[in-house]
Amino acid sequence: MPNAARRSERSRQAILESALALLHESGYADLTIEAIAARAGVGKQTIYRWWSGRGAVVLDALVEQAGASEPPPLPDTGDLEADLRPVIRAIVAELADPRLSATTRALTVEALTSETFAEQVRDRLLRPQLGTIVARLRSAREAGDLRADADLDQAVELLIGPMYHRWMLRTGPLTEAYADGLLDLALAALGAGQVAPGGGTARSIR
Amino acid sequence: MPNAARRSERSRQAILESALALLHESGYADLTIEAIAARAGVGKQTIYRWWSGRGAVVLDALVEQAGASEPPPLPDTGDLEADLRPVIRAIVAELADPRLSATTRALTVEALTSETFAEQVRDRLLRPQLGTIVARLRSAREAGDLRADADLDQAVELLIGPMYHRWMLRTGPLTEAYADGLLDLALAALGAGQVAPGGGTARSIR
DNA sequence: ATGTCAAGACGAGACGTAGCGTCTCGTTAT
DNA sequence: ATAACGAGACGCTACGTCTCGTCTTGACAT
Repeated sequence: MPNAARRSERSRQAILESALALLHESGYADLTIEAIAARAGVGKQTIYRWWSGRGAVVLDALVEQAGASEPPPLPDTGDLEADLRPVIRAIVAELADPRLSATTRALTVEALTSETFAEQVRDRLLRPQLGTIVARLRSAREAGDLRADADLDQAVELLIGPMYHRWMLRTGPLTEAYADGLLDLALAALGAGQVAPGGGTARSIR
Repeated sequence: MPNAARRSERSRQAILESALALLHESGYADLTIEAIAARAGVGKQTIYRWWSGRGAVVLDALVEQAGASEPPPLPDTGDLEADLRPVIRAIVAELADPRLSATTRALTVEALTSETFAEQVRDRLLRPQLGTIVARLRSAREAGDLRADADLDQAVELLIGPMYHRWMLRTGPLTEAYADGLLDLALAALGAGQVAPGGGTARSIR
């Protein structure tokens, strides 16, 4: 049980920076603890003392990077689809770029390997990142643009689940047009843009 | 380049069976080429001669297993949601069970690691398995239960993407209720959007 | 405030282990 | 005959633990 008060801040930062640099340069397969230690000018033990493995290092690095700049809330122009479109496009564009999505690839592999790691990714990275979308959806729901009983977490999942699936299994192109189409579909599911003449939303099929 | 005509069928089957058995017993992390070879009573070279790695072995094993019994087409009662519900429930149930989803976990990790492997999984396993759903959706589209311009591949992705995402990152429970709710949402997105004058069931989001 | 000092984190790297992928061996099957 | 086969040796890489001196830090004494 190491003493956190005596921890070397210099080493900590060097390790996190080296991990991200190596990940972008060589990919997750070549990201080893020994390579991180060598690049950071640090003993292996210093890494093992504070982290459980390479996945934990990468996660910490990304959390720190994200936490440095608090993400601004999405604009609320009253047009939900227009407000979300650039965000969805940006996520799709990031996934389409192998270099940019290297970190996501790494975290996903690790999440599939360890249950507790998946929970860490979810709580420390995914939830904060998607928080701005959830907030915008909430305001839309209050404005009556979404069904009153819409589950916001499930709504976000409906939006990003398909694109992650397409990214992982390469079931189709990750283009701007795809992003727009997916957003359109997801909002249709959530009852957005429905002008109900008589009162209730018109969304019944059978 | 080995001569496929002289290949040992006995060894081939022993390898595929051992791989699946070990995967279910110990998980993907402990699934090594050496363990497969030992269990199958086979030399390591016999595996490397015919497969590129453990991922390829698992994929072949699953393709063979799936190909043994051609999946029957889904029933077409005219009620799309009722016809799809048991399928979606079954997929969710499989993901909820760590033992049953061990193979999916393995394939996903491998797909994230290799582009060509992802394409193999998509073409040889995923597409055939989801084919029955696509067929049922096609018939629904022709019957006017779906938007005439609905993209069927994207429709399937909208259905299974969110549950894979939930499974990987543990963003929520994988229950029957979740399966039903997701199906409801996805069909709302794809629906013709017409008001059922008499007795259409209201779609709840959850 | 400033000096002293033990505790412990540090960089470096040796160590044993596991599994990789390649390479021989005889042996066996075609 | 020939080539795949079972078996396993081989060198390699990275793992995670450990043992060195060295350096830093916080606590205490002056």
